[in-house]
Amino acid sequence: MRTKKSRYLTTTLPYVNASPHMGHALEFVQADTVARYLRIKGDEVFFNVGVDEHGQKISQKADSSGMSRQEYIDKYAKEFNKLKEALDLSYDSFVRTSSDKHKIAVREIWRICDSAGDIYKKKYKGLYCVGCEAFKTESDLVDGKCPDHQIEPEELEEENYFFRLSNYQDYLIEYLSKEDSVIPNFRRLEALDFVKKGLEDLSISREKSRMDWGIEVPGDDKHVVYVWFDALTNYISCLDWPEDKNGNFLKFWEQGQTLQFAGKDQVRFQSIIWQAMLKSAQIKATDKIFYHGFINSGGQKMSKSIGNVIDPYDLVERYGTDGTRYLMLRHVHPTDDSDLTWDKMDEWYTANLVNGIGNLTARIMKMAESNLSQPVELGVSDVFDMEISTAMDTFDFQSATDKIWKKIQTVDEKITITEPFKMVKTDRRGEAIKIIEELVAELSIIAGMLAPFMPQTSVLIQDSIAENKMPEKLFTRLDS
RNA sequence: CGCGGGGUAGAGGAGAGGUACCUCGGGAGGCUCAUAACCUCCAGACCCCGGUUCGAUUCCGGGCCCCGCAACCA
Repeated sequence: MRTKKSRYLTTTLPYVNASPHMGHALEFVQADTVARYLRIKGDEVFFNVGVDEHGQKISQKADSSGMSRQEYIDKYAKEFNKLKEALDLSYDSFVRTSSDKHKIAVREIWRICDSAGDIYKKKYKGLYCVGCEAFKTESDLVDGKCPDHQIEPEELEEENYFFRLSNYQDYLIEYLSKEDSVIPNFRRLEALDFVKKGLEDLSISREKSRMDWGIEVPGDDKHVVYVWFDALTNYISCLDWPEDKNGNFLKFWEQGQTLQFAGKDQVRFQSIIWQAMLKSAQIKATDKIFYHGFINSGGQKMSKSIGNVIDPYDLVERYGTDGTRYLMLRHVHPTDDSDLTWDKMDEWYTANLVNGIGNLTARIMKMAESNLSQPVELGVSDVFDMEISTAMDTFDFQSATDKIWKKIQTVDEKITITEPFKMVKTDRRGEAIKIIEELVAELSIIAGMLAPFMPQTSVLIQDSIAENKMPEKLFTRLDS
């Protein structure tokens, strides 16, 4: 018997200086699907999502936009939170790094790491790129300019606080040697390689005179906390750490199983820096971090100048909430880069949703509605067999959904072979009714399996079975 | 010699030491419960050169070509 476990899930904090894009949507949908799956399996789940609202880029954009900084971040926080409805996300917490509860957590983890002797002050001189909010080495530059932002960095000297990341090399090697710490495995090996090459201490503050949009460093009002200690700490501030260490924090972080979702470019931040911070603060490491790939379009990165950007809200408008979730889960590789174009997505939508599950539901429920005097009684059963369970445990959303569509095809075949629609008109009507009832039961299992992936569709199918009524079209045909 | 991923039917993708699979597209047939949907059958592919092996598309070495780390991203 499976015991009930507490499970913690979180996505990475998007930096809110632009509207949500496909990468955010992908990460949210993947995490949400796992969260829903675990809940169905009976675990107790805490699922966090949030936004990173500090830093120079945001303050600059806000200042030049005519809005106050608070208005600016409020606007974007709202926009990200709108994804909840658009993608039917089931998160339990939406952290904003500008919130009081978060600020308290940041200052507290700083104090703990400081008293552990891991924070010190040092003069730092270097070439600073405003766009990156980071110091650059000569080798980073192309023609003396930052390749990312096409601007010449300024030479700056400032005194910053540093975190002794170098103290944690041995610890991180041990942590990253655990098979489960990073999914997929090749990212774990990347991280391990990086750590073995040696770690430099990390600049973790900025002088307020130059960058004031952040959380003040404890005991030093001339500095604000730089992104690492600020943003990463959200993973525990959302659990009310440190104010209520014996509540959700104890239950979900210390005693629960923790799982983070992040993009492939986040390995150093999530699996290295954040884990060293946690160790310094004597908090349990993240049990597992899953890294997804990126989405390209037409063989190229999505880029405004190329004009191939696909906006998640446009997807939802065209394919619906569940259609969008379906495309992200079955047709995007969980960990490698994938390529999406409108043409391909149209194909997948029509073939698998309109002609697949949509049509199957219609044909079965039509027969049920016309021939059964009452709804089919269904027992409760665990619909996730070994194959799907294994796929879900390894974040293989494609295999899991393939398995479901295999089942859809099998049921379509069964209808063709057994021909209950024909048999009801003969003297074998009783036999036909039995077959129809079987078909409804199979449809119910399919609906159950779809629940984590396409929650609304799952409910619509179950409802139509409960009412013994053919539903409205689950997926309408595309116009063009 | 910086590191890494990859080249599979017309297109896009999976896979595996021995019958190569899926979606779309093409051809033929079936069915009428269903959203011009569904089912069956057919045609069509593993980049090149070596090696290991009874057997390689899969493993190893070399070559050619794409791509990522490293153009406003997760």
